[in-house]
Amino acid sequence: MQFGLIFNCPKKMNPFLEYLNSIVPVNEEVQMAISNITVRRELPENTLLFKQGDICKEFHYLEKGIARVFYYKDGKDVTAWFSSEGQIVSAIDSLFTGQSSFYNIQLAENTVLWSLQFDKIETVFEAYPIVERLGRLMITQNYLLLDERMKLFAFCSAEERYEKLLVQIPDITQRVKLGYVASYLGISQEHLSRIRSGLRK
Amino acid sequence: MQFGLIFNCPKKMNPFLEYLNSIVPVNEEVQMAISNITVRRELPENTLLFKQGDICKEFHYLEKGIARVFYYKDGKDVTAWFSSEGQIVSAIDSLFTGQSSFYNIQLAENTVLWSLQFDKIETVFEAYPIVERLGRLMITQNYLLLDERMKLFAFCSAEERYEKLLVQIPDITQRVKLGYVASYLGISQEHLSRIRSGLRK
DNA sequence: CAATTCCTTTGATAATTGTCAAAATCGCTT
DNA sequence: AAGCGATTTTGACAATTATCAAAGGAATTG
Repeated sequence: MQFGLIFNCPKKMNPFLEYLNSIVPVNEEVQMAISNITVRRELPENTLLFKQGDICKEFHYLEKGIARVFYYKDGKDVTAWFSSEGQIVSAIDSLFTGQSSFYNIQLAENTVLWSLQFDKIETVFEAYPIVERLGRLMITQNYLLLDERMKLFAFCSAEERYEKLLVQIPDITQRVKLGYVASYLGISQEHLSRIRSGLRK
Repeated sequence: MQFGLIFNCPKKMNPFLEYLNSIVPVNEEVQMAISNITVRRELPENTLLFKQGDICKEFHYLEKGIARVFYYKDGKDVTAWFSSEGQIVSAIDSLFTGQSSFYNIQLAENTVLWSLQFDKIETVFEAYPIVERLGRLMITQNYLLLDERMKLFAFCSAEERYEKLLVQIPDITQRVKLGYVASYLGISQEHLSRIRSGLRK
């Protein structure tokens, strides 16, 4: 019967739920429970999404745009991480510990994101063990990303690091200021500029 | 009744189970399930616990001793991580992905460790969701450790990194060769030697 | 479209750190 | 305690990268 079929069609998932499903498929009941603690937001360029010293209670899935995690070292702005479309961003140091964070998060473009209220997730963990697994796998993924970055810092030259970043986010230098990229790579803006001019030849 | 009391006494936990319990308390049934996939081993100094290119199927809790995770960069031995008593060590990049690992693991002292066979853990996850949580929290802890190391690399001088390492493992330079410590800090052995001689004055 | 501001590149110089070789020290073994 | 090998320190020099200042470009605004 037509209507029945239509009603049984799974609802179109939003990009955040699709992301979660790509890690661990979860049924509609679980999706609903997660949706209930998630908010979609459209925010303009340069929004300071999170501020150093605050306690972070959510993480964000980026549907569109680019976010920059940074911190101030001797008054200078130092980039710790870039996240772009299809990735997660949060002040993880605070989210996982409940302590105040070391990091700021800034949106470097007009951004669409889905914010999961992590402080409300405990009941979801209790009700649906699959979400516990989801959490475990998400952290695992992020651990491996950080491990990659650590390897790059420990074992590769500034130039190699820059080239690897270009593989991840090819248009990064069009999307954020060069100084932000330089501090992410752990070098001065002038040095990055020289690396770039070397690569052009 | 005497005997009843005695029989009800919880068995003395081994250090590995105590470590797990400190993260998430688990009952004896779960402890037993974990014990069934764990092996205690005493291994001599310089044992190569794991070899680059292999697929890692276990992680190890160190009851005694110190382990060094390292890799070869252009033929040179570079330390990626130290774990000592009370900590976990593994080739995490492989353990979590099933891909071959980038890292070697060497025991730098006579060591007592508990090896959990991670490839047998799936059934334990299925049977006891609490273990899934345990896994999530363990990875979270390790994520935060790696985040700390990353911060040190990105934001601190070689000297600051050395001082922070001394806080974590004060006797590290008595326990492993200085060159191993230097490569962990991302500097040459000569440079570390000069930092040390500077600190002595 | 000129003016202003912000961002990137270039140049000159200084500081940091690496490399190679040799000397000094440490820890065994005999 | 002397001798040996391994490890650490020191010295001289080279390479890398930072800093400061200025010039060149790009984008934005009146």
